[in-house]
Amino acid sequence: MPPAPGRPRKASPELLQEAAFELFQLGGYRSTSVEEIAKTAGFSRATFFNFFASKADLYWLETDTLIGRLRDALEGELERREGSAGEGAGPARLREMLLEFSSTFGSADIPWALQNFRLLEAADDLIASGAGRVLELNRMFQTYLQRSGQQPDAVARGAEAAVLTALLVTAVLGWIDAGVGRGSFRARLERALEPLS
Amino acid sequence: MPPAPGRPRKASPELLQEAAFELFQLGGYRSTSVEEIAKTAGFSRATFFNFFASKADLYWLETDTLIGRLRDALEGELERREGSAGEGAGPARLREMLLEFSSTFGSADIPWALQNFRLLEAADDLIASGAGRVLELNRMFQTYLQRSGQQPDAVARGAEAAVLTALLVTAVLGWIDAGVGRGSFRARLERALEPLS
DNA sequence: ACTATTATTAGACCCGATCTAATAAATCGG
DNA sequence: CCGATTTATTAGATCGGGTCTAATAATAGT
Repeated sequence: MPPAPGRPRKASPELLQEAAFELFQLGGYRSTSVEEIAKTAGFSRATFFNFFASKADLYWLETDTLIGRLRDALEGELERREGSAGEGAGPARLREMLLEFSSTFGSADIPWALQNFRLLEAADDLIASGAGRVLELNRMFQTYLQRSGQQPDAVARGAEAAVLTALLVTAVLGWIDAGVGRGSFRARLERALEPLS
Repeated sequence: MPPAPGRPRKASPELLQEAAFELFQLGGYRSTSVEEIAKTAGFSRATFFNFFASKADLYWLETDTLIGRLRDALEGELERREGSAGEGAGPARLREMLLEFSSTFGSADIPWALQNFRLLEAADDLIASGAGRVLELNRMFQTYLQRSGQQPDAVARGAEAAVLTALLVTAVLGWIDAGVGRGSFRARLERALEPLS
């Protein structure tokens, strides 16, 4: 890659996040202003918004990449299935994929945001943005079920996706809450999904 | 009630809400400011915040009373049960109570907020506050299950509550989306809860 | 009339978010 | 080495939601 023209970047999401998490731990999410974060990282408020659309987006940075990985896995599966039509997809396969994905998720991979979720005051914009992520998961599942072709009933699809989302989210939060000594996340999720099979 | 001392009220939640919904329908939730709402109703911005803690709270006014009624029903049941110890409560009874409650809920009772939910731009604070309501439902169900004594396993309780919440919310939204010609809400909810029994 | 009480209000403040225009730091072509 | 171009950073204005304080208005009781 030839060197790009224009002024080179000095700021980065990582630098801003580092400063932010430090400040969050001291004073909490709410009382840490974007101004403070930017200044601590050595930049201006305006630069912050060049990297993040909102204060909450910074908070969810790692969580979003995790969600992105899951999305890729699901979409990859669907495309792979395009060739060999109509194999066993549908709800059962979706749950199976979630379990596979959960194997790659260990205690060391918990996003800071989720790790410290309960400690933070439930700020409005955090609830909003967190809810947005949950809805995104729900949409992903619904899309998968729809595109996978099985289950023509849209209502049943919606219910299936909603239940799966709810169980996944409570499993994640419960698992994190369990602290050290929690077993593998896969085991936890298996137990949570038990009643569905 | 003897007449209370002090300056009598002229403003009311209803007056403010009336003005607000009119403006929402014209320009949408986002681009209607609290200032506009208050002035249209004939009051000042400051008065608005004497009645509502946030712009979103006005939006959910009727929905909140609905949730309140459900809470009362659940708590009433628990207290009634105090006397005759250990009858059949638990998950099955909770689902039954939801169905009973749903019988009292007809097309005419849909809160404006829910009726127009899909039409409104998904404003951040609306998502946040909506999510807050969903979490409240979840908490209510969890509390009921806990206090009802059955099911000693906290994890299973959490899962049960989450699934119930998810199914209830998707049932409500789906039912509203179905438009005129949707059957009774009770029928819809029965169908949604079917897989659980 | 005076006091206590409550409702309404103006106005300041903070913060998140959006936008525009200015400036800084680099590459590239001469 | 110089200017044009490109991109990053920034200052600063503006808006709206939310909080707060202090002032004023309208009632009841004495």
